[in-house]
Amino acid sequence: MSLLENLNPEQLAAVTLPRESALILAGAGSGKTKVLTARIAWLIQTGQVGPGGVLAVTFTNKASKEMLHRISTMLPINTRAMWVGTFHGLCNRMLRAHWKDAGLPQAFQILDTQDQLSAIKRMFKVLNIDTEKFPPKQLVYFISAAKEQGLRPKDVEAHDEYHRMMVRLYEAYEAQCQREGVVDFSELLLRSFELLGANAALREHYQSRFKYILVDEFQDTNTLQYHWLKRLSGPQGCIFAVGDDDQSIYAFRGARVANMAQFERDFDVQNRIKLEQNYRSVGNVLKAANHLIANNKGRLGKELWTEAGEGEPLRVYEAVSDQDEAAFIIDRIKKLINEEGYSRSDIALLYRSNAQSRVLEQALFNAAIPYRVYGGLRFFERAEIKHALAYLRLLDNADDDNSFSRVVNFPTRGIGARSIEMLQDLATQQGISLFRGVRLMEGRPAASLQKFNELIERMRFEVRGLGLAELVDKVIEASGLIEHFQKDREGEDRIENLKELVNAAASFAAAEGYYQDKPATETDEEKLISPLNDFLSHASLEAGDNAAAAGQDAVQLMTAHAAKGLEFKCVFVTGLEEGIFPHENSIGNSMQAGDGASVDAVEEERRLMYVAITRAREQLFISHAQQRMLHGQIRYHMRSRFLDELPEEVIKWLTPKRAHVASQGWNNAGAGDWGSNAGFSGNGGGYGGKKTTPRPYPIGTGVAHARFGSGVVVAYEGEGDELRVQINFGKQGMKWLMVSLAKLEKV
DNA sequence: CCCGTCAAGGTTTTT
DNA sequence: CCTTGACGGG
Repeated sequence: MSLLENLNPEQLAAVTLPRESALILAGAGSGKTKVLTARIAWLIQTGQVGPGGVLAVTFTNKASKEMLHRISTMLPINTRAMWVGTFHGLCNRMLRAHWKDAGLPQAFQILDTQDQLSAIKRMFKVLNIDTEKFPPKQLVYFISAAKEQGLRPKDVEAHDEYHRMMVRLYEAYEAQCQREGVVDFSELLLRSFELLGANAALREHYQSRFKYILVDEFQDTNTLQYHWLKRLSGPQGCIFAVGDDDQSIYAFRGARVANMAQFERDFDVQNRIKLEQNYRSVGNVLKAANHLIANNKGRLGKELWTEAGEGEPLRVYEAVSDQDEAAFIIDRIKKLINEEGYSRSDIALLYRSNAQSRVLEQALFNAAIPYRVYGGLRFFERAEIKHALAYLRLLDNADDDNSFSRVVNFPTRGIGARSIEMLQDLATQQGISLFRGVRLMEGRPAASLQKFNELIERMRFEVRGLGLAELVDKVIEASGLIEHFQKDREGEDRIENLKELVNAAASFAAAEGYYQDKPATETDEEKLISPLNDFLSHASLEAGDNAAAAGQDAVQLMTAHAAKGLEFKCVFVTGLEEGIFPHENSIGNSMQAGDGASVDAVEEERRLMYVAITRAREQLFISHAQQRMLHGQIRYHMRSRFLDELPEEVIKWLTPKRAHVASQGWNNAGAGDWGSNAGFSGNGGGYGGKKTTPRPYPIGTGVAHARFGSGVVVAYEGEGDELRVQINFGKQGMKWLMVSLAKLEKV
């Protein structure tokens, strides 16, 4: 059977498991997508289940598209009957099919994070909330956290005034969303979860329908997602969970690795299959990764191996500065391209946080090397696109006050804050939406508002019978957005993007009906509006590409987080410094996991480093800098503990490896090939020369402290007896010490 | 209503 | 350093 060819014994065992729940521990590069798709194809091909009996869930749209694509190359079936998608996409699909049972309007809209925040700001204005005392973002966080625990306002325990207030605001927010017919991301999940709980017939229908449920990146599931899976699969449920605890890097947003162990208990899992053979990286890369991750406690346990050769050793470079680090990278990139025949897109530069890309970009730009940065605004998040979508949403659901507020005076049509305030008061008092409120308005300001309403009504009329793309085009034109941006000197790109939105609508329509479970009883009116509604859901659930313009062959720049799931022949992991990677907020800190339990934050950083390392197929370069510009200040960092956790035998130091303290001043720092030509500027401050108290340890020097061990002097503040020194003690974190009290020794 | 200035603050991110 | 958000004048 061709399906099962090219599978190793463990992969084969996983793919052909009988109908029972199983946990597949799939290491980086071990062929996890292959196993997931082959399992689905095998189940269907052997007649154990029809396409309609399969549900597969992923975290990103990219992953689910990839899965669908691979399945369709393996099997000549209609993949549309399968439920393959993200948690949010599948919940949306379910809620669209059962909107009435879920207590939602048929044309409910989905709020993305931006929309949710503006909805809350709008609500705060109406309720006269002091945003100094209660920042809107904190409510967003509070609500998401509550929903992810499956808690409605009545279920949240509040023990102090602040939390009681948050609960009241959560309640008010829910009421507002319900009135406006909108749901936020977590609401999609919670609503779907509650629907399955409340409606036994529906629950049993889905439980018997989805004979096989498959979950990708199981280590990233949060509490609510786990319970949703449990409820959906039911007592006879069969869940095939694929994940890697060592690649769990999203605890900060609620992911709960402990779900893996809980899953084994709750589902009485008999089979834990480990996929440890790696098909991506050379031996030295895997040795480094294994050795590093072994420092974490409580792992499920796994060791990657390969049949490939050792490959090059990991090259490690200690830079004098961030500039120097960039210069080293540029030089190596040139070698890789010119002498070793790699193309630019084979090369990735990874860093811990986005701010680090600046120096690298500058250096690449100066060297005229094309590059592409991942991260930042995505297509459907752009302001002009959000505006256009707001008009479309108003056609679809006139009660969407968020959208109303966004475009009622954009482009400007003489509707000021005063008019909106009056309208808002009226609408609040009547308990109706802004759009409906306009009809009840009287007096002068009402005229321009009524004109706006008429515009929307006219659009709705003119758009009748049009295809989706024509509809979008028409609305953009009639909204006055194009005209508005034509007047704008920098509006050209925005007009381009609006045209692109029409294209997006066209290709969305071309991909044919998005949901196959639509009841076949649509009226003409519903038929008109339904593709639009589907498109709007799509726009909210899939924000689009977040990479800078896809030019030619380019070097890839991204955070270690963004690199998860990707692979490159040559990888540079940069900024391996205590305080950068691991990030300073993680050092000496534990963090809250999805269930409120405390987890070691440095361990998550270590897993992130593990992810970064395992992106490399052939060549891996690791670098750190003694000093770098951060928040407008030069900061001094010790070399990262993660560097010292890599096995000596796979490392080749390009600069002399130094004993414990990373920095001993820069006089001897540029000993390597690159130090001398580094674009290293400034002396790092501290020598201001005014009437300051003498500073016994120059910034950048190594010192030792009886309790904290060795560290690097970072900064000073105060004068005389009050003179304090800031020292980066690496694993002990950053400390401010009184020079007069702390017994420091130069190292 | 638009644009300027100033202060604040600054991990990681998908849906 | 550099971006984002909040105010006040033209």
